Amino acid sequence: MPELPEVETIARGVNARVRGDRIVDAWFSSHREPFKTPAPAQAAGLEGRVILGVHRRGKHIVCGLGGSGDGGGRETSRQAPEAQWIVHLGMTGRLLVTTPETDVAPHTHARLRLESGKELRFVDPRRFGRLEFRDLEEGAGFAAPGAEPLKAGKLEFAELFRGRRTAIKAALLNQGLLSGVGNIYADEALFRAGIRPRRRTDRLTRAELERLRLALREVLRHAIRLGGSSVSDYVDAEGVRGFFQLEHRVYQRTGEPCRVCGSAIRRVIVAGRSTHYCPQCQR
DNA sequence: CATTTCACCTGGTGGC
DNA sequence: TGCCACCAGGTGAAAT
Repeated sequence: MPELPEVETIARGVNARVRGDRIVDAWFSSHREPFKTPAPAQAAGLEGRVILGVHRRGKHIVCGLGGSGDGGGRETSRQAPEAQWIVHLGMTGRLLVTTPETDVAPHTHARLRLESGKELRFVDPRRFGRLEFRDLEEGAGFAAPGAEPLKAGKLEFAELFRGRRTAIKAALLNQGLLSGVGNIYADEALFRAGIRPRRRTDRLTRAELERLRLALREVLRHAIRLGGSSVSDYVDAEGVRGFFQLEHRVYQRTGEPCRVCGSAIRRVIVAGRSTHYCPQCQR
């Protein structure tokens, strides 16, 4: 489900609800797939720790954790984390803050019981998501491989894409260049920049690249303001849907009229993914 | 190294 | 109602 705006929305919501809370018990399903760190090691690492804060890096949710001895309260967010719990939602992952009485959804893979009585749950039907525990006393903290799309300036952005021979859409989806852009926002940004998804990256002009950077920034910011896109079943930490799907210009609008020129939106496959564009507005 | 393809999963939808 | 093909917000391993 989740690209940068959805992950940002979830991270903010989870942060507001669990910051300062302590993990008293961690339960994991018996499926092996979602666990980058083996489930027993995750449980042992998490139990007793205080959640200092939750934030987004690329498409990852990073929970900063204090030592078992730390107290809760408002000072926690300023302490340096001693460990991290890293959540990647894959295609269908959800991170929900619930009460213990809330029905446990099918495909629930993790339940963290918190001192306040709340529960932090990870639900993921397709199991493409990943959960990882990092002890910062033993290793490095999480670092996204690519640049933040909302922070990259003109020169950095141009440098990232220089000399690439792939389709620009494939480059946008490459998390090693930019982290956080996925299928929806790649298509939407390319439409707003007037660039066809199959254009070779190294043949874009500087002006086109700068239009793309600004379009991407604008569409991501707008989507964050609207709580992300709920294409089928995406919900935030409270189970609330986003509204950016109402603003989509091309994504999943195959055959429908372009909102700018009226041409039928086309669907093609680029980089192995469904790709939507307007043949008139995008060159 | 850069680039492309495909496997990994479950569930929903639409055609017959 | 059933069966089947196809599609879905992502990524990393394998092949080219």
